[in-house]
Amino acid sequence: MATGPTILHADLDAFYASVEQLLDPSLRGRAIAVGGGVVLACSYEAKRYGVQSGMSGWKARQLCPDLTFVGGHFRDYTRLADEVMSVLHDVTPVVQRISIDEAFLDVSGSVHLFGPPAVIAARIRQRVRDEIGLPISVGAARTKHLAKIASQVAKPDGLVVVDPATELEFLRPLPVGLMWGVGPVTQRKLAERGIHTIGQLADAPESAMHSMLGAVLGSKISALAVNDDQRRVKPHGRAGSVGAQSAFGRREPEPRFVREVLGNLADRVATRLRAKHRAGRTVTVRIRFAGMQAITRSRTGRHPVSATLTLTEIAEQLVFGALVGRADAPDSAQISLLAISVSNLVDQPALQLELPVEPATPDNPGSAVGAARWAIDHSIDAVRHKFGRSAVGYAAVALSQHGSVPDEFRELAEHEL
DNA sequence: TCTGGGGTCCTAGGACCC
DNA sequence: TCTGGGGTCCTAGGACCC
Repeated sequence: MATGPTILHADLDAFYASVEQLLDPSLRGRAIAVGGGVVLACSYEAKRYGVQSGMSGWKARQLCPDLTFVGGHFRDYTRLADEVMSVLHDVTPVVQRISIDEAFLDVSGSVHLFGPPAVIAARIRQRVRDEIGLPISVGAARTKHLAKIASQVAKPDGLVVVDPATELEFLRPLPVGLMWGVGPVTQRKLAERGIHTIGQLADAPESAMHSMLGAVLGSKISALAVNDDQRRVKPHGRAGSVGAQSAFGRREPEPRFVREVLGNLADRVATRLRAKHRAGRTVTVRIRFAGMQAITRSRTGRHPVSATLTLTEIAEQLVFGALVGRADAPDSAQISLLAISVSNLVDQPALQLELPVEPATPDNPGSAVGAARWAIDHSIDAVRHKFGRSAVGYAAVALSQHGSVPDEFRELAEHEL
């Protein structure tokens, strides 16, 4: 059965920066970056100088002396992105949002109403431009992977439709880095073998690629082939893990400081879990040292965790255990980041409290200690709901905000639980 | 005198079970 | 004296995405 390019990938251009330029006309046409210590996003005018998101502010200024840094209007990002998504939903209910500013659409059921995919895509772009004021690029193809590549090629502010008959011609000259899953490391390895384009990659002997890069790349190549799974647009998905991290420059890992940071992270993670009646059996911590090397330690318990104090305790045990284990390592004198993540998530209705009381263990919500903590946490959650996050909390947590990033920005990146 | 914060997925080895 | 094979879960590390 022949299928047309009915999968669309819609991707707002330089989203945060475009919003800033929309809100403040004096910024339009100028090289701007959102952020400070690190570039969270930048305008196309800044990209022309080589500025990229994730880059340190220091390096960005070196590349582009005229760069203007602006503080983010994070609430507006959420509001405007949601408005864009509602435009997409006007076209089809089959929308898979994959981040704040991009989504896949399956318009195969909409062509009889709105016309061919190219027309639908053009209409989306026009509406987002007229009604919201933002540039958006759209790619249309037979699969999600191809549609995403097409939208990247379309940027900025463009539309690219990949005709099923000319897919290979379209792909061959493109840089391998446009493929989903080919990042800087893989790109560098391929470049060492003289492979820069998708065509060159397709022509390379698979055995050589396999010995060099493992099986990963083979699956990425085959992902370009058309199959049903590549086409399926899944309207929604739940997150499989919840985490929080904090970078704080270089610090000695003094117990007092480490406890304070972990308490704060555990508070954020556990609060989000409880808000969605979720809990997780696996707790993972990550420690990054001054030299950027990082290690992880995890523990999977019998009972799902969502109590702030329990999560804090487990995280402390994992972190201090790892630090003791590396006390001799020359590179572990200073740490630069701590993270906590909870996975193996399960639903945890309040019903669970009514389980028979088992011997008291902190991580068991059916135990006396677990129930007490659950009750305290829910009291705190309720007070915060009414008076705000800073109204109440555990002592070590309420004190400090090490993160250089506002909570509003953190919330932007959170996935649906 | 730099390197944020939220996630996903994959691999490899070991423990353990049948 | 020899020691299969498959499956699942867990841990650690790493690449990648936005």
